[in-house]
Parts: sequence; structure tokens; C-alpha cells
Amino acid sequence: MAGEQPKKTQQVALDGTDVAILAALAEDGRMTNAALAARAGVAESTCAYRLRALRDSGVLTGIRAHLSPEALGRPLHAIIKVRLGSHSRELVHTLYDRLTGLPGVLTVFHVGGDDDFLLHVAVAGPEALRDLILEHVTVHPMVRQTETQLVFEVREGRGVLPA
Amino acid sequence: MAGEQPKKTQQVALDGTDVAILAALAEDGRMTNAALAARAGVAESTCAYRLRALRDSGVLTGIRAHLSPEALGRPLHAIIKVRLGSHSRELVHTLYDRLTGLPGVLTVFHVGGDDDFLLHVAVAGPEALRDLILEHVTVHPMVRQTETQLVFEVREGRGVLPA
DNA sequence: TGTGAAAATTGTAACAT
DNA sequence: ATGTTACAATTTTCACA
Repeated sequence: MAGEQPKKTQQVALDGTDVAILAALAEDGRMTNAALAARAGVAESTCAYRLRALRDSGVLTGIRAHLSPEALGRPLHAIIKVRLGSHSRELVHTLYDRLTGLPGVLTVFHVGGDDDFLLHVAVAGPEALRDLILEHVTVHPMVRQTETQLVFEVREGRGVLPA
Repeated sequence: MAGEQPKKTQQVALDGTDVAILAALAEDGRMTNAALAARAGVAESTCAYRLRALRDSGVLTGIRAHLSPEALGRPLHAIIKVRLGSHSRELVHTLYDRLTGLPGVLTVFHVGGDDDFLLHVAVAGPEALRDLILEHVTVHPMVRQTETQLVFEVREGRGVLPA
């Protein structure tokens, strides 16, 4: 009957067990609860309880599959900087949604400063990149200018898990 | 005896079943195999077989936990553009490793063009951002210049999964 | 809170289509 | 390559320290 409660965005304190569980799941999110418990040094039931608590507290926002753009025929990565002309709030949101939904777009950063949006994209090749920009980005009247940087490599950082 | 074979980076063709499985795991990577099979419309054994094949082919590179920087006391996101002076290959790699390992660093882009590295970071506040830049980025002699952009919001895009 | 053991669910392997 | 069945492993629940 009860729906999920809205995820808290409040700060949460983690103990060593929580950190161990999260670190393990950051490596392999499909690790069994039993393996997780062994690694964290607690009973399986405790581990399952902790995991649920971590989800509920909003620390663990999801466990998701990561795909290889290369294996799916998109070996060329780029950052497309998008600068807008007008900034009507409504229209910015619409554009934001559109850009986020384009095939090949991995991440969209809404930023302050020189640019308005940074798009991290993966495409099949130079022609596909050009087509993406011309047909799906610069076509929008709000977009004043774009600038594209080739991405040689992307690495996941250490992240936000406490030591 | 046999170790894992090196993941192929060759292009792979997916059928509807593969796409359904991957789409489901992109939402919830801990979904049970039974649920996955139901969603993809195949038997459980088939689903398990497909999943293994997707891993082996290199399309599915991993299933990982995503954490909330906000819930862990890092509500301030920024992009730090790093420009280098010298570009000795060896030193660039060392610096790359160092930057990737800094706490709060989510992603490092090695790019061509105006800048050399783009760091997406999440920190506790303005002071922490300043400290991160001054103590861990600009301290390196190779770093000629940095420029920081505030990030209002980050969104995951549609990604590289075929329609 | 954390634990251990039973009950319910799930994953896996063998074999047939 | 897919599905069915049977068996092994795992998760979950709950009474209790």
C-alpha cells in the first residue's frame, strides 16, 4: 500500500561496514549478498539489512549496467560545448531534455561560466559527430554556438566514497 | 587454469532480446535473472546464457553502484579544466593517474583542443574546491593553468543502447 | 542493532527440441 | 539457440541475544 518515500538528500554518516558494502558494489553490483557479507565481515542478514538502509537513505542511488560504446559501434568520444543565446527558463529546460535524449549522449552537464551545456557523446565516426551537431544541436534557435573537443580517453575517478 | 580472455573491442550486433536485457540492467542492475527473463520474454536459462554472452563479448563492461555525492556531503559539483605546459608522455600518464585518484573526482576526460584534462568533481563546498585545486592540481609543475566551471546539474543521457 | 536457522525464492546445469 | 526440468545455492524472514 505504501509507496516509496521520497529519497532524502540529507547527509548520511557511514561506518566501516557501509563503506565496505558500497565499495564492493561499486566494483561488482551483482555480487551476491552472501559474498558481500563475507567481504564486509557481517552476517548475511545484517548485510541485506544494511543494503536496504543504504538505498532508503539515498546514499546508494542505483546499481546500473555500463555498456561499451566501442563494442556498440561508437568508438569516437567528444565533448560538445553548447552556448545559448536567449535563456528563457522554460525553453532551456526543453532544450535540456532534448539534448539528454539524443542517441549517443552519455552525460549532459548544465554549467555556469563560458558555456551553458557540456555534452559527452559517443558516436560512430567524424561524420556522425558532424550530423549530430548540425541536425540535433545547432538546429535549435536558442543555440548560439558550439565547440567540440575530441576525447582521447575517459576514466572513472575515485568517486565520493570516504576512505 | 585459464584466465579470462581479453575483452574484445570489436563491434557486436544485438537483437531485441539483448537490448531488452541491457535496458533492464541499466535501470536496475540487481534485478533477478527471473525478472530479467520475464521482461525480455525468454526463458530463465536463455536469459542467463545471453547475459553471460553479453559480458564475454565486451558489450556489458560492468554493473556498478552509483552513490549520491550530496548524501555523502559533497553537494558542490564543478568541472575543472586543466591545461598543461610540457607534454612528456610519461609524465602525462603519471599526472593522469594522480588526478583520477583524488577523492571527490568522479570522471577525468583526457581531451584534445584548448585543454588537456577535464575533471568532474564533487566537493563539500567552495573552500574544499579551492583546496582541491590548489593542493592537488596546480601543485604539479606540469599544470600551466586551470579554469573552473560550476555545475548546476548533471544528467545521464540516453546512452549508446540501440533503439 | 546484530545474529542464526528455517522457509521461500532464485540461479545453474543437463538434456531435448 | 531456446526451453523444461531438477537440483543446488541464495535471499529473506523472524524469534531471540
